[in-house]
Amino acid sequence: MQQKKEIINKLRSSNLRPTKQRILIAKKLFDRKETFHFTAETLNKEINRKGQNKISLATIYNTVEAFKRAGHIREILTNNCKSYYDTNIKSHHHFYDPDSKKLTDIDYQEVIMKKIPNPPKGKKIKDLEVVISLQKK
Amino acid sequence: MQQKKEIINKLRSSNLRPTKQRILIAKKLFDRKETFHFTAETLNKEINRKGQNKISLATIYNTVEAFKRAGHIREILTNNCKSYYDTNIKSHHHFYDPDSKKLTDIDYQEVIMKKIPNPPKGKKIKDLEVVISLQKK
DNA sequence: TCCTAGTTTAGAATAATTATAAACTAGAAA
DNA sequence: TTTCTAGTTTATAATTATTCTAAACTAGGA
Repeated sequence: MQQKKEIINKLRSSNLRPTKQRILIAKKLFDRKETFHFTAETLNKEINRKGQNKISLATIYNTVEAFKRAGHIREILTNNCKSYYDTNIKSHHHFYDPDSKKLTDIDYQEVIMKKIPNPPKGKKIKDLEVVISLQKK
Repeated sequence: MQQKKEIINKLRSSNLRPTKQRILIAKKLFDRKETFHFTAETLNKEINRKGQNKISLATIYNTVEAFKRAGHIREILTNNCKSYYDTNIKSHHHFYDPDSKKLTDIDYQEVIMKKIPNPPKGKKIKDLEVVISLQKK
């Protein structure tokens, strides 16, 4: 359980003023055991269901973008015209099931590369992401 | 050089009636040495520039979708709200450069996996795609 | 308590894609 | 060769995801 103080520190340390909205969104995202996959739209639904604490969609978008830039969440590769995010920021990989459109985490150590190419001149590797697409057996 | 006949056969073999528009698009896509990365929008520009052969944007979208379903092109994973396609349908991988937003092919044999996880029960692996994100050195 | 830069907000604007329904056409059948 | 029809194309409208805008609000230092 992440205490409110921890969350506020997390925000402060990335130069984000800890507003009511950001604290609430951060709680939703980080105060959980399992990693969480979401889009702006699903997060919005989760937060604003049952007419509780209303946070505008624009703020959801702003906050997600801010958290991404701060490195608290990461964006996942897909071939959907939608941005997917993951609260698991450790380098890791995904199964993608086109039937259910669901992503599942694959632990970093579950994938080991034997050979990868050299990056082009002047560039270095920032990240390596593996997506394994599934189909019915 | 793919002859018109070849292209017509390709279309027929995937149950696509060889219309003027489809033949023209297929030529643009497949009648070239190097593989080709594109979006619906870039393909549209390339085809309709200089007021030559006008093909409507809707047809571009329809045809790209049809070619994808037929397996003549494949969709690439990105984190852009845009669908990228590749005329290289052999299993292969990509460098992604966020600065230029350009994708570069990596040959299949340039990446060798030493260990990959077992797929979940009832599923098998359809495809494995590696994306290596770059940054300035 | 006051002040102000940073933040939130509703709603407009934009961008990518999909749907619609009328006009057109490939190609089989007469 | 003409006729017919299902498949295709098209312009345009609709939808979906996201970003922009500018006015109202607020955290927190002075």
